[in-house]
Amino acid sequence: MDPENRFDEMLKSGNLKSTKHRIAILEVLKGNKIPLSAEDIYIRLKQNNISISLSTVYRVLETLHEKDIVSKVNIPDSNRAVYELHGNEHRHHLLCVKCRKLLAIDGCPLEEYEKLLEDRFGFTVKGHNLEVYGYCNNCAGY
Amino acid sequence: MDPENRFDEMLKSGNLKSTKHRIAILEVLKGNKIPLSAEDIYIRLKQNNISISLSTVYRVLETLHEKDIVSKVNIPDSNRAVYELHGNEHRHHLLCVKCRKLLAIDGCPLEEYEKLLEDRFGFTVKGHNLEVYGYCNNCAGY
DNA sequence: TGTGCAAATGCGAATCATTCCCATTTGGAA
DNA sequence: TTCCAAATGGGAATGATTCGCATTTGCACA
Ligand SMILES: [Zn+2]
Ligand SMILES: [Zn+2]
Ligand SMILES: [Zn+2]
Ligand SMILES: [Zn+2]
Repeated sequence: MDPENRFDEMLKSGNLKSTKHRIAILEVLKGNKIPLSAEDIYIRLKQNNISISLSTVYRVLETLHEKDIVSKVNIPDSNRAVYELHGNEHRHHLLCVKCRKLLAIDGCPLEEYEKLLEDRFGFTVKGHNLEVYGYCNNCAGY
Repeated sequence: MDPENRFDEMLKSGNLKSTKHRIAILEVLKGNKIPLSAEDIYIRLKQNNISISLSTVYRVLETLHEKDIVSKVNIPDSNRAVYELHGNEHRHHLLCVKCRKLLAIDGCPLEEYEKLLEDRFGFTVKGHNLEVYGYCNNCAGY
């Protein structure tokens, strides 16, 4: 199946209309290993001669995030969010506070912990945000 | 030792001048189990007839955070931060997405995990942000 | 294959937490 | 007490994100 059909299906499964903008945004995300900000995506689309409004980029990302098609990553000590297409894989990132590079970590260390919290606090856990920061191996010596 | 002297020491240990605003902010934080936003603190100070500028509240909180005297908690799906006096204790919180209540969790599940990341990625971990969200026991049935 | 309407989009204005600027005040070392 | 770097006040600026509303478009159904 070609990518566009896969995107159509993803959208349909979320009761979302399949529009060229949504497809285009999904394509940009698919072409990047690194999570992108709304503005990053906006710029890339412009470079591909796709006319779109920045508001629409935000709206689409928000919608896709709600439908759990795209994940939203909050960057520590910043008020920016970045987004990535998750292949059903919940994951986290390492942020280098010096060069600001993001490194994806596969897997999640918190599954057991969430169960523990539910038992201990009678809390129904829906999810969590986790970002780890420090120095990458290039920046380790400061 | 009375609280004010303790605060003086905390500030001195961070090479910070001991000012009435800093002390007042530390006192507000000390009087609250729940983390407070800059504006929360600002309002409480006003109620206590303490004249202060909101900018100063932000600056003081930022400074105390840098010196590791106060911890900064990012609220999921919001661009607000809240702050708390940590008694040397690194901790996390459960956020109820319905009533927006925050519940403190003692301890941290990530110590081992950070070591693992250092080994696996050659990354020097400095810290992490973790917030867990879901429904508290009052809101569990939606 | 055309119609209708809810959903999606464009675009500029608005929001809102936070930061910045710069003139004034203040803590505390000497 | 003097003096200066550090801290503060207050208002403007910032910057990411959201909102309002007019216009367009996908797509279910006839
Ligand atoms: Zn780096
Ligand atoms: Zn996780
Ligand atoms: Zn609740
Ligand atoms: Zn922790």
